[in-house]
Amino acid sequence: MKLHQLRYLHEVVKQGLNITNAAEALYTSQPGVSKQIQLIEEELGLQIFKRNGKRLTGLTEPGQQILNLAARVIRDIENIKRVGDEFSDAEKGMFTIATTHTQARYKLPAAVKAFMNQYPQVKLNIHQGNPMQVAEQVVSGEADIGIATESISSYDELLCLPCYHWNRCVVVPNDHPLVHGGPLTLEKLAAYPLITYDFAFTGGTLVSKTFSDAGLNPNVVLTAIDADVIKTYVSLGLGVGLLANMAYDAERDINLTRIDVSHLFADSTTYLGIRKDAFIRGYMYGFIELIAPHFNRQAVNAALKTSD
Amino acid sequence: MKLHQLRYLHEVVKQGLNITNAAEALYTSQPGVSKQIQLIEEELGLQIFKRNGKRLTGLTEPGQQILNLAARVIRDIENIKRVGDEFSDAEKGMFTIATTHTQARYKLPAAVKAFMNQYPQVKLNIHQGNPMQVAEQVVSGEADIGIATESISSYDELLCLPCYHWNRCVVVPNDHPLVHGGPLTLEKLAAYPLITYDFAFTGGTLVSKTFSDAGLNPNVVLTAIDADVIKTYVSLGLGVGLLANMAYDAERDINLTRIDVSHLFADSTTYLGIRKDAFIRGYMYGFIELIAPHFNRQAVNAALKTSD
DNA sequence: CAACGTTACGCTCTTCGTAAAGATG
DNA sequence: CATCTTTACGAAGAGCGTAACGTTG
Repeated sequence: MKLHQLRYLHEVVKQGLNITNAAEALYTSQPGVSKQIQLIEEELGLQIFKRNGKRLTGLTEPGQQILNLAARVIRDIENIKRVGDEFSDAEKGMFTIATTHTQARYKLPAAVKAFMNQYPQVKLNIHQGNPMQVAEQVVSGEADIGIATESISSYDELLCLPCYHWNRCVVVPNDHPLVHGGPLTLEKLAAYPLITYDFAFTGGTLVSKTFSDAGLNPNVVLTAIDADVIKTYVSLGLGVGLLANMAYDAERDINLTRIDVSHLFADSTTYLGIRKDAFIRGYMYGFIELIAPHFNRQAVNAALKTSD
Repeated sequence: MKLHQLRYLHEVVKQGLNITNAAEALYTSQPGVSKQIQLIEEELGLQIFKRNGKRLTGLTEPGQQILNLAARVIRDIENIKRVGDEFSDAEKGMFTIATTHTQARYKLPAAVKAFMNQYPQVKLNIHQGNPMQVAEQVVSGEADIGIATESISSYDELLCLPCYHWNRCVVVPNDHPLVHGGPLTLEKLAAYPLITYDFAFTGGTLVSKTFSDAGLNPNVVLTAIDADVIKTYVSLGLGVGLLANMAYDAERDINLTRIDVSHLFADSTTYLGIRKDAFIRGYMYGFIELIAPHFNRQAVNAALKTSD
């Protein structure tokens, strides 16, 4: 069995069972990929892929298990290379953060700036996505760490460290009736068309639960993953915006009025997620400490230790 | 990076940093091993081994970490092969149990016999050792499961399933004063020379703790890992035997008298240990259920699930 | 017939084993 | 000087790419 074969398998699945695309992604020829897959199936004495004639149509049951193991092997090989990089030049490397728009735009910039000063030789990548995508990028190893709220803690490949608490605010145009409408309640809020994050009402998230516990069914007219998009549509008078407190910028958003709603919703916690079995480079510890000062290197390692 | 290289590294370390022996164990030439080690060190850009001139004298810090990862990769490759075996012929394979003498000799035979009837095509191996060796064989993958008492539960790579409870007895020659000396106490026991398991007094085991809690310092004159050895020396009048209840065979040991001491020591639990990340073949589930009927396949999987 | 997977074949690069030389204690 | 590691070199083998062929929808 060769490492190459496992990589090929992995890529074929990643490319939706398309050998041609996988070969392209791997910068190699497609007959080569085809051949190696046949070879490993022959060596293991079973079919990994379900086939309809020559087309791949799915994974067999053992194939699925083999793929999970192959993925771990590939990650470990990656980890070995990182150990090499870390010790040959600790200050140099790549670092990919997966996060949501709100974090990337309003919470991370300070940490990112400090990080880039501290580690000028590290190439930093920020991947943006909804919380589920963030979690999956970290699980798959596409991103080194993920920063998002709540939902990432359900993956048990990930170690989740609480970073900070936050709550929400409502933003409305300055001439909106809510501006002078007295203390805000859930009932009042539910009476207006709402514009908020597109994942706020998927699954049992805190916002949707708060409304439904109060027997309310808010009228969400528009959703986006992007706080700036939400604010734009609020400015146009299309509805009332409900977003993270940190996403309101008093200087920039002068055409909008912010109304705190901490009393209506429980605090949320933003978590930092990292694969339990990943090799953590020195600068990654550095970044973690920048955004969550209570997690220094020792604290992270301790959390990793107890999570097994 | 090649799988072969990781295997070479692993074997060199296993052979005590001796390339020559490693090459022999791998059925290949020693220059080949030497070369591949150089190549991987070059690829990673660091030294894995500390060297004194040409001799290997130890692992560097990154080398140690690389070796841990390499070991996991090797185990995962092994797991992949097992998935193949399981699905191509579920009834056929190898199965290695690491256990202590007492378990192997007095507790497992019934399960082993039933297992061999049920899976005649499985090659069964029993490795014997003290509890620590048992645990380490399972951790390293040399054995598939380990069966021993207490001490194996401290390795966090292992999932430990409680199998059964047991207690101890004292055995003495038939004409020994303790036979008609009324109810046995710790004090009386401590007054005689003791012969028992050689790990019973290492670390904080239950037996040593029981004595020390009572302020007693028993006189252990001889220890062995083998219950039969203990009984032999007891027969010779060299001391009083303290061993597992199950190790006394009423029919065979007619020259010895058994005195129950369940009232002096708390029950011990025998655990079955298995690597959390191992692929478990169908017949392994079968064996587990034979020695611990409360752990059927689902129960084992459930325990694995919650242990992450 | 367009997209995709497999077979065939020649080329290149890698790996392996033998033989010999260089270090170490 | 016995043991161990590295260097050198020729032979065997594995993987890759191009081209051609067979299938699927």
